[in-house]
Amino acid sequence: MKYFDYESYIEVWTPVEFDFSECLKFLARSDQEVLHKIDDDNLYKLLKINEESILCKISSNRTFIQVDFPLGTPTNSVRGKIAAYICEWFDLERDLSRFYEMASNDKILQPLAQKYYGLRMICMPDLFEALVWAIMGQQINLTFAYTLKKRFVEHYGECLTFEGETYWLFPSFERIASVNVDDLRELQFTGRKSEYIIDIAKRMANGELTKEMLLQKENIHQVKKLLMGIRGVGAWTADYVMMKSFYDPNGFPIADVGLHNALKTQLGLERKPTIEELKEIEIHWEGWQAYATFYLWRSLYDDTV
DNA sequence: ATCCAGGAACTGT
DNA sequence: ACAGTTCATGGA
Repeated sequence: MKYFDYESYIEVWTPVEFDFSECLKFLARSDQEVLHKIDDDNLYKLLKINEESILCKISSNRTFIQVDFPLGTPTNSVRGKIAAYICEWFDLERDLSRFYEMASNDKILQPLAQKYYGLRMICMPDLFEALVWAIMGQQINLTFAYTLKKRFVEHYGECLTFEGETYWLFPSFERIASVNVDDLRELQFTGRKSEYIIDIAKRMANGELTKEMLLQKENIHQVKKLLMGIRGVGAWTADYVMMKSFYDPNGFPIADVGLHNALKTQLGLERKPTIEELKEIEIHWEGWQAYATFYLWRSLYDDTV
């Protein structure tokens, strides 16, 4: 990670294959999103670092992402952690040149790679957020998933108001560890999902499950295996979390409905592709399945963006 | 109304 | 290992 610290703001270096406005389009995919705000070319996000809430105003000038702090300058070490968060959030460490090289020879990906050039995986550094978001979204349409997330965040997250706008943090596992199934059911979570989420929060709160512990695994397959050992985490959720929180380029939620719909459109099919067909297609994407999936997901929002 | 949605656990074979 | 069933609720 390369960044420059000017105290009152920081600049995080961005690779050539990066287009901030493309990333903003993805971030703007739902008007119900509560974890960030976008106005013009600026992105606002509240972060909690070392027990301190920091409002970040994020913009870009091609070479750098600039982060300003409208509420005041955080300490030196906090600024470093914010730079690290930005780097993970936009997956800035990854060298996309090989992805684009592969995509240029792929019938499905070529047009998408061209259209969304510079779009990077929008990640979720917070493991709890990634797990909960994935579980919330299981087997419901995305609109309703955002409704659930908004209720969840606004009930259990911390917030901060600045110039009439309220900014929210995703609820901590410590907080969720103490809620009851009935509390979440009132927000219209199913009983099952409520149990999964609360159970994960408890396991994270007592130190039984941490991102650090999973990162220490030598083999990334072990991470997926351990994730799937968690109640409520099947193959789809595990792959989603591998993509978004463990930055696994091979993460591929092969049974994902959105992926199927995107491929149906891109291939001009009358029906959705079968799992067998997906296994054939995946071979051509070896090493970049996560990015292929992400770009296909992006294509689903073309009508609305 | 009816189908389905960025699934997973459970049950029976 | 594999297939069918149940869970649950809103969106379109």
